[in-house]
Amino acid sequence: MRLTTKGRYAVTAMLDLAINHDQESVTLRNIAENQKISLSYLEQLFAKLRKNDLVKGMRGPGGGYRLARSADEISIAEIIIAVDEPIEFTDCHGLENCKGGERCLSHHLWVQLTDQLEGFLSSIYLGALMRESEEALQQRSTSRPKQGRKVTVPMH
Amino acid sequence: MRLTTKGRYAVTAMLDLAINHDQESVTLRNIAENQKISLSYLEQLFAKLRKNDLVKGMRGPGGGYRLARSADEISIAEIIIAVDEPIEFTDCHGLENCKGGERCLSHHLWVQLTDQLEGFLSSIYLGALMRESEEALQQRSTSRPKQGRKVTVPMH
DNA sequence: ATAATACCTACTAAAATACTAGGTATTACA
DNA sequence: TGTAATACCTAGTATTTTAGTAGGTATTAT
Repeated sequence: MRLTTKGRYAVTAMLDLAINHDQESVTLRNIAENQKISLSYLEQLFAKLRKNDLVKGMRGPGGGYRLARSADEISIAEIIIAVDEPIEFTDCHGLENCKGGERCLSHHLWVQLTDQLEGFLSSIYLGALMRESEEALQQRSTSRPKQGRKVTVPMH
Repeated sequence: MRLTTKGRYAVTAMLDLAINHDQESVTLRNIAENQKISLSYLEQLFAKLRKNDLVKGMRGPGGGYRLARSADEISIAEIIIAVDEPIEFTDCHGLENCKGGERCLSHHLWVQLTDQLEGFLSSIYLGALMRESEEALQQRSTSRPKQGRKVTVPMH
């Protein structure tokens, strides 16, 4: 059982946008360099984030991406679901038709597990994660001068 | 994000063993038929369960498998870890060397998530699952006569 | 006009998962 | 003592998913 890099990439990229929300916008090229992943792959992830109304893209020079909403209104679950498809541990998707119309026995376990996981991820918002990150940076160098786009978000 | 069938198969098969613990042993052929998966694939899963001391195999006619311990001493986490490899959402496995020795920022989130998930799965024991299943069966036909190996565990 | 960006589509590579095939080893029992 | 039923083992193949590449078009600030 594991989370794919897709989910990690997406959360980290969103965190990057959140941290740099003072910028007009952040280019994918920037994020791609920070995270050391291919621009094209990032674009594909952002296509999904865009379709799910999590980010807004602006074309042309000076363009880039911004969060579509406040970081405090975007949960981690939303991000992961957007790029990684539903958080689910069952196959019958609540239909309970696992075996010839009958509802299967261990079914309940997987439903519970799904709820647990989704509950956790839904309870954490990008804003909280952002502040946590900023605090961590503060602690490393307390009096770092604020200067343009300098904060980078390391990989995963 | 999803759990592979491997984990589901394994838990369901173990549940089958638990429910039929009054039998001397249960053959993989039986389980394979109940769950409609290939015998050979099941054997591979059971090789892992055996190596992790979760089941005990007995060869020869009348042979089969039994739980290696009481169902109340086997957690779901153990089963899933045995067949499905570690429950983990990070790549650096706690080493915190994600980026050139530095510990990455969203790292903490994935660690938390892993803990959450593992905590949940570790808190549920096969015994509880078994009793839950038996109650469900009771409710469907209260006075079903006890007769040899009849209880089947439907797929996932 | 040009260059920087988003945005789009199709393809390929690599890895993991699910499954198949074809054995050998052990043991109850006729 | 032979046979059949079982576990146990190993090496594959097929399928699916993930990750990444390539090569475009559309839009817009300057």
